[in-house]
Amino acid sequence: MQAPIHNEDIAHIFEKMSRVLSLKGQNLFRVLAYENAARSIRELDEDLAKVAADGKLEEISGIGKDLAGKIEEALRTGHIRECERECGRIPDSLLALFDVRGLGPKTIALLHKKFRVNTVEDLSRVLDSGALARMRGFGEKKISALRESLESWTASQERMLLGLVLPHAEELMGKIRKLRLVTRAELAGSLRRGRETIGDVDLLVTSKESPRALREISRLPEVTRILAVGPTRATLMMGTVQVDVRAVAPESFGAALQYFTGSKKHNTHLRAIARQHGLKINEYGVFRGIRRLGGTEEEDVYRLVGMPLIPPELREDRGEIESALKGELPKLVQLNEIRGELHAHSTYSDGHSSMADMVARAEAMNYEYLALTDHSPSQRIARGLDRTRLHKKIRELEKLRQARGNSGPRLLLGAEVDILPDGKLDYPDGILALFDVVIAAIHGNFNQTRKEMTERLLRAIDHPCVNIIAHPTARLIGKREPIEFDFDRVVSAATKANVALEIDGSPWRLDLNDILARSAADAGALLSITADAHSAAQLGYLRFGVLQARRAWIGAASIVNTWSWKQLHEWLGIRSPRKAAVEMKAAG
DNA sequence: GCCGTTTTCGGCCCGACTGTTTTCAGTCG
Repeated sequence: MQAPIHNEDIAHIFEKMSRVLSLKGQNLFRVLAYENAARSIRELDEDLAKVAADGKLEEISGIGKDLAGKIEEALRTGHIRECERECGRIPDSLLALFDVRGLGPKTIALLHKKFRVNTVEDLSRVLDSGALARMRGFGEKKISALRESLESWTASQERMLLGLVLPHAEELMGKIRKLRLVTRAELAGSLRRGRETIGDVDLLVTSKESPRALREISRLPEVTRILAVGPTRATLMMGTVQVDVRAVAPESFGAALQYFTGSKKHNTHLRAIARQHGLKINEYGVFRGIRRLGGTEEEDVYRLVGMPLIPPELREDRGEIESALKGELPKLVQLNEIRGELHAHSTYSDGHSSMADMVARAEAMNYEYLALTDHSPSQRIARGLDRTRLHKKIRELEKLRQARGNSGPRLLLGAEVDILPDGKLDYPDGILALFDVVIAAIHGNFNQTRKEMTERLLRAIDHPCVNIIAHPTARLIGKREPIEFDFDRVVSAATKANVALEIDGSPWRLDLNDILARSAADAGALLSITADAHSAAQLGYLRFGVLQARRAWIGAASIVNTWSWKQLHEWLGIRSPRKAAVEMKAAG
């Protein structure tokens, strides 16, 4: 039996096909058609197998009769004969060269033909040999540029994490806004939409003297390398991050911001709506015929097609345009609605800041409450707390409480307790009942079966002391795949048990992700947005969780740490009958 | 190869930028 073929497999074949055709110098539009199809498939929410079964392949944009046939062939046989014939023995490692900046089809074809370059290593060898310098069209600059992009290709093989790039991008923005020549500046692109990973930083500015402004921007100390600077555009490097700066006319700023914020799918859909109204939207403005109707502000673009401004986090064409047209956009949670942190570590386990420092920062953030949730004993690597050290922590927390009196955030004794492979918790009930907040989490035995994993989570949710399931899928972006379990069952059990699911704001986790968080919230689940902070500074990670929640269409009501202390206290069931029963039983 | 209130042919992703060029080729977004 042939292994099941998934959307990504087919997208990969089409992408490969597009690159091979371009290497062979084929018609650009045919090349583009394959590239488009690959992107469309990657953005698809449904399984191609299901779409095909429903006979709706050709409804996917960019898929026509021919490609629909090829998809069906792939689903049936696991292969696409024509693509395999066309791609022949061209290795994937050669096609990977397309991702090196400065290399396109012509150069790659030439390198392959003249120097037998098949891999990145081959390219490096040819660059070092000096043989390229003798080729027509290859000067000194081009060769050293290639060498540099080969370096940064290696460095930035992975997309970069939002949480690691956003602060730097904002700092750069701050500097740009202070330049006298610059009148307006905004972040655009996937960074503005709050996507969990980003490919590059898009930045938009206006200035009376754009060419000069762009030159000044490229001389800022944050800029580590200049790739290109022209009168309307600059391509810069900030460390390993590429920054694209575009200067636009003031009257086009809103339209350009809308255009460059994307997503592509959202914009395509929006433009289709505009066409129905006899309007045309592009990056310069909104037009009826040649008459310009607006575009100075982003609101103009949306208003002219009959809808309110759609928050950037929603712009993924996941129903936001329909909602906006009906005037039913959700009211999204905002950072300033967060009243406290429920997942933070101290030096008692694997945190880098003392409890006192954590509290001080939480106070500076105006939090009403802070839970210090160090690890349980089986997390040896994270110095999980055994009974003795736990009691020491409890005594210190009590001292902190007394020293602070009523000032600053309320301090909650918490624990991030391991969910053991069989679903039991990593502390006995007698200890669990001591905590104000228990967050339960999976930290190991990731490759259990889907059934085992589901049971494991259900059993943890069933425990009367558990308040929150931390980072439910346990994924690490780009490093570890999410664990597999019956999500709907777990959500429904958590909802019934009044247990919240976490949106962990740590840049490496962002777990639940936007899609799962939305589906959980739709099912009525409670959520908790946390920083999973391992230092005082990391309490700031919470904002990335908020971005993720906004991408999940979630408002403050279902997020427990937007609640007042009174409401939260009630929910936590501190000294509740349920918990008292556990205490009594444990006492014997 | 896709697409169509411009519908079965003939458009479509073209303008900006760099580098190596004597007037343009290749890449990028």
